Amino acid sequence: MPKNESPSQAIRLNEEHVAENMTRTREEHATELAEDYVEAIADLIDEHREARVTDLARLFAVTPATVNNTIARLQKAGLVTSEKYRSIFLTNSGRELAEQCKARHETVYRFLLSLGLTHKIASRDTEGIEHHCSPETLRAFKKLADEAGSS
Amino acid sequence: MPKNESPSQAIRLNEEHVAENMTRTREEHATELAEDYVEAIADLIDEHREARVTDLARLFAVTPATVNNTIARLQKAGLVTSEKYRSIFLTNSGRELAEQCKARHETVYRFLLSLGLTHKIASRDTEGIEHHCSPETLRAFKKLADEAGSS
DNA sequence: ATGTCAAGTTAGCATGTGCTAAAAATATTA
DNA sequence: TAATATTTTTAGCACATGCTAACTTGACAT
Repeated sequence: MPKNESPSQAIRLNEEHVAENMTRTREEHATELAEDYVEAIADLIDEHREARVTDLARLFAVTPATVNNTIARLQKAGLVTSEKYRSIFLTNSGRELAEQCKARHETVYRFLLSLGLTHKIASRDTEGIEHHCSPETLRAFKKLADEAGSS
Repeated sequence: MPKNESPSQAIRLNEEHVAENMTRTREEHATELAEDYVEAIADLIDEHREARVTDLARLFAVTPATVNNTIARLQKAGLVTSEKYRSIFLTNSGRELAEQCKARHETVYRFLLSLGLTHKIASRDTEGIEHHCSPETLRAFKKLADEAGSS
């Protein structure tokens, strides 16, 4: 094992940004679930005027207890309102977030379709990818998807 | 609020696969960190013959205590070997995983570059996206990146 | 050889995200 | 209305991922 040269130097050369990228990824994780929830709640409200614990539990394949738990956090974050035994609604802030997420989801999905992927694969991968696209990447995706769509 | 029509029906129509996609995303999360670790360990070993707790801590911007904690899990998962006060090495299984991850990372990165994104943006978004690409999507990315590269 | 400093470990804690089982509230139906 | 079924909530648990503070070990320089 080399003793005289500091490993940190060599690392910095190639991976200067790894640390901050990791930090960002961690932060994104914390908001992913919130984004999925507000998006789902917005969809449910569109379709049924209300979003219930059971609906969300089914949608996310978790137990109602888990939904409750998460909703409590979202409420603390100011994204939803919820009263005991009542259905869940979005705050203005939550509605705004939901709209952004919906647009972003749409862009990623259309982009993946434009690469020739099936609906199923595109839909699946969108779910994972959408939370990690910078505005720049989204713009590139949108451009490509639009071009493919109009041809 | 509508009482007679079951929400679950309407949901199923549009979002049949949401639940399983969510489940998959959750599962992917559980393996993301493991993948990042084995990849980083492989890189460190390539460069310095060994991977130390401190190196990983710096790379991931976490404390050495956290690295220790994580390494214990990776060891239980059979991906690394580690003895007290010694540096960390990969098992065969870990090495294999690292190679797959490296290849996947490379593909996503080259693909994003081929869209005209800067090194910085591409590198950043790769970190988030790479863990969520199906083999099909990766194949599409690779094809596009290769085409762009050879033109 | 020993004293100092860096590296690694451990214990104890917090938060997010999941679960089950049991209790409470609400809705449905007889 | 009363019985039953469904929905929601609560309490208590587990695990992953992070932290700090205190301790131990190892490496190096004098």
